[in-house]
Amino acid sequence: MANYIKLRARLMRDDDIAFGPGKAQLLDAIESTGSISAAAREVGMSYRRAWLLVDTMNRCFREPLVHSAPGGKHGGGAEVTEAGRRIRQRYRQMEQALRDLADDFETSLENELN
Amino acid sequence: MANYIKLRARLMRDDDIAFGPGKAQLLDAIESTGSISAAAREVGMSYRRAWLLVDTMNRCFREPLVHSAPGGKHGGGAEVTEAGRRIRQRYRQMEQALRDLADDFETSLENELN
DNA sequence: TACCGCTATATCCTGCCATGCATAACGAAT
DNA sequence: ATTCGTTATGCATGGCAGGATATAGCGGTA
Repeated sequence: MANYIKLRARLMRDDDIAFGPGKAQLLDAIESTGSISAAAREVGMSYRRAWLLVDTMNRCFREPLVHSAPGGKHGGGAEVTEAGRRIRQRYRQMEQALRDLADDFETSLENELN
Repeated sequence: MANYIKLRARLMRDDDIAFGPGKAQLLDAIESTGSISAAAREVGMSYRRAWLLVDTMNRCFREPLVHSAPGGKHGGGAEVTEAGRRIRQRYRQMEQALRDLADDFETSLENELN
């Protein structure tokens, strides 16, 4: 596909991103791996970055989206909370609406583009 | 406003942004000032950046969105073409739809946010 | 008790991108 | 001919976001 609409929806709170595409993806990876560091490896970002994203998320919302505990391979780790799943679901729904909008816009411009 | 949804819609073509919020704003400024450099000053970006944006726009679409000619205060300058106004209008329309979507999403999360 | 892999955090490093500066040519007016 | 404010383009510098690295403490397992 040579040309397409790229949409990104970010939930801003003051100056930091409360939720966005990267955080949604990270949430998925945390859910499937059970740890922040493994999720970071899976997604291909540094642990530092992943931890910062989680921290920002948790600070921006009333309830944390990720619950984490120190400790080794068995015992510690991180999990997505109920609030996390709820918010992610809402985000996914709006993402879908966004894609529909994008398709409309794209077809309305298809004869103008190179 | 402490928390709000920030949406940006970019029309991508390969790896560069054919159209987006910055380019829409720049187009307005070019229309009102009649030159790229004056528009850059008005918007608060460097001339180089403004010129690059215009160049990208013009390369991505069939017809140029901005027509420019060298030469001094009287004679040279830049103007928004008919195609430019057409595309910008389409973009504005979709931006409005985007804002409506954002409002819905925001209210659906208002009790979760800090 | 030793080990492993995780959370959490501070500090340092580096690569990239935008900005700013420099330059050349142009076109109209005076 | 001179001046002014453009377009158009290249180059170098600097700032900063993010990655890499180091360290400390934790919680299970074997």
